[in-house]
Amino acid sequence: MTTVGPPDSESESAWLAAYDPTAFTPIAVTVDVVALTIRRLPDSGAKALHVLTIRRGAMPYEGRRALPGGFVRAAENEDLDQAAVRELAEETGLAAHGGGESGALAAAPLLSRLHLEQLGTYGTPGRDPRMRVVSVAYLAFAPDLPEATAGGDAAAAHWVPVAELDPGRDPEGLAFDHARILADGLERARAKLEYTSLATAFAGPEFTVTELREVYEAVWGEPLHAGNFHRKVLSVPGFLEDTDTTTARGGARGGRRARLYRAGGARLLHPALLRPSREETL
Amino acid sequence: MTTVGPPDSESESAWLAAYDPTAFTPIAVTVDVVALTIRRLPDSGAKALHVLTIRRGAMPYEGRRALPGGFVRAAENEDLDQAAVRELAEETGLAAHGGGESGALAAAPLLSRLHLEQLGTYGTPGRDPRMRVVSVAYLAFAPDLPEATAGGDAAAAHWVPVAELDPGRDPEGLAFDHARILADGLERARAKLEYTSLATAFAGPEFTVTELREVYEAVWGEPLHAGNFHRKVLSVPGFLEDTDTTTARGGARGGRRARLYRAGGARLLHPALLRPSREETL
DNA sequence: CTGGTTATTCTCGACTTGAGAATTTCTACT
DNA sequence: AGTAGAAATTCTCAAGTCGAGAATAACCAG
Repeated sequence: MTTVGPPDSESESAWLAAYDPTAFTPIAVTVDVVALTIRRLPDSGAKALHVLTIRRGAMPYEGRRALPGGFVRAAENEDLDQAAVRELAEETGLAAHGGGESGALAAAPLLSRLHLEQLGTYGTPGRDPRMRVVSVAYLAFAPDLPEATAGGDAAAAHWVPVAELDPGRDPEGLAFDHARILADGLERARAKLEYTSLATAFAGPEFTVTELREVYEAVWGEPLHAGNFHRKVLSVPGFLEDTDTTTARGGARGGRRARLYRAGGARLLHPALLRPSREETL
Repeated sequence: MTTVGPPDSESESAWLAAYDPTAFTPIAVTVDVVALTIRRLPDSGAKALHVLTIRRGAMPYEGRRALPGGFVRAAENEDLDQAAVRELAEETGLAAHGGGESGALAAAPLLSRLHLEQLGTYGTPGRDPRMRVVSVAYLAFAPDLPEATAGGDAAAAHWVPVAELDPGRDPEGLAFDHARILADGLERARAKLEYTSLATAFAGPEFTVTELREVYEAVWGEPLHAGNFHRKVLSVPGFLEDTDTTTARGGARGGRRARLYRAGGARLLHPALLRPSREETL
C-alpha cells in the first residue's frame, strides 16, 4: 500500500506490520536500459538489431559487458524515467553535456526521437553480489544512432548485434542478470511490433515501406513477404501517412523510386501484424 | 548497470558517477497488489470484476481506500514476488497464518490457483508525501475468492466492483497514485485476455464455455456473441481441454447441461480473441 | 535502347469473422 | 406424459483477411 516508515505508527492496527523496522535495511534502486537500434552490419551490410552495451570498469564482473545504467538520484528528486534517459545520454555521449534535465526525452537533442518505456523490475536477492539492489529496467528504441561510445567518460560503450550476445554464441555473457533483462526486452520489442506502431520509432522521420519492412525483419529475425507486407501496412488505418514524395533515386543497382511515408497518428495497429512464426511461451 | 556503492570504487572511470554519494539518500521499496477476481454483484446477481482494497488506518490518506501492499523485507532477503504474495495473503487473511514462505505461490493454500505477474514500478518523487518510495506493482488474478477481509490484522479489506472505483463515480478515489496503478492493471488484464489463456485463471479447475465467456464479459465490460465465442475458443489449439463430462444440471430455469472443460496447455492464444471495441491508446 | 533491379499491385484459393438463426437437450409446470 | 421456455451448441452465409505466387511499373547503368 505504499505506506512508509515509523511516523504516525502508534496504531496497533494491521499496519503495524508494515512499519516493521526491518523495512529499513537499505535497498539500492538503479535503472538499467536496454537500448535498441537498427544498424547495418559492418561486413554483410545487412540491417540488424543492435543493443547498447558498456564494458564494466570495476569489480564485480570487471571487463564484462553490461547494460548501461546506474543509480536513481534520490537526493535530486529524480524520476525513474529521467534517470533512464540520463544514464542513456551519459553512456552514449549524446548530449551528455549541457542539456537541461527538464522534460524527460527533451534533454538530449540527438535522443529526441527516442521511444522509452518501462520493461520490468528485477530485485532478486543476490543479483548483485554486494548488496540488495532493485533495478528498474527500461526499453529504448531509436533510429540508427551514431557509434554511441565515448560517453564523455564511460568505459567503452558499443552497439553490439544482439545475435552476438545469444546465449551459446557468447562465451562470457553479460554481467549480473543482464542477459535475462536483455532477453525480456527483446521479447517485448518483438511483441510490440506486432500490435503497435513502434516500428516507426526505429525509422527516420520519413521512410519507405521497404525500410519499415527491414525494421520488422531485423527485429523479428525473419524475412517477410514484401507484397503482403506492403498491402498490410497500408491497409491499417493511421499507421502510415503518405508524403506524396518519393526517394530521390531508385536503388544503387537500379530500380523504381520508393514512395515516402511518415508515421501516422495511430499507436495501436488494427488489425495487428502477426509474426509468421512464434513460440509457445509466456 | 546495477553497479552499487562505495566498495571498489577507486577507479576514476565513468563509473565514478554511479558511485555518487547522493545515491545513498534512502529509497523505500514497497510492493502494491492489484488483485482481481470475478464475483456476483450482491444485487443484480450479475458477474462483475472486483478488486481487493483495504481501508487505510493511518495518515496520510487515513480512512481512504488503497491497494494492499507493503514493504519488501530486505532484511529477510525477500524476493519481490514473495513480498507480493505475502502482502496479499496477509491482507486477504487467506493462509496468513502458519504458511511457510518458501515457494512463492505455494504459501497460501487458498491462493494456490493464483496467477501473479509484475505490472510496473511507480517511483515518481512525491507520490508518497513522507519520503521517496518506489513501489513495484503486481497484478493478481484468482477464481472467485471468499469475502477476503479480516486479514488476521488488516484494517477492513474488501472486494469492490471496479465499476465503483471509476473516476467520476468514486467521490474520494484511492490513496496515493493507486487509481493510476489500478487503471494500468485493468488495461493490462483486458489486453492479456485477448492473447493469452489467462481467463482460465479466473475460473475454477473445470468450467463451461459460458462461464468462460462471462469472465471475458466481466473483464471487458461488454457482451459477446455466445455462438461465435463458442466456436472461437474451441478452435484455438490448446486453449480448452474437454473433460467428457457435463454439469450435473442445466440452468435453474431450465436449459441444456453444459459441457465441462479444463484449461489446456496453451499459454498464448492463436489466433487471438479480440475485443469488439477498443480505444486508440497505448 | 536493353537487361537487371526494386517498388507496387493483382489474383486466387483457404480461412476467419460477425450476425442471425436453427437445433438439441433440459427444467418447471400443467 | 406433454408443453413452454431456457440455455448450450451448431449452422449458414456474406464480407473480410491472409499467404503464395505472379504481373506491372518505374528506374539505373551502360
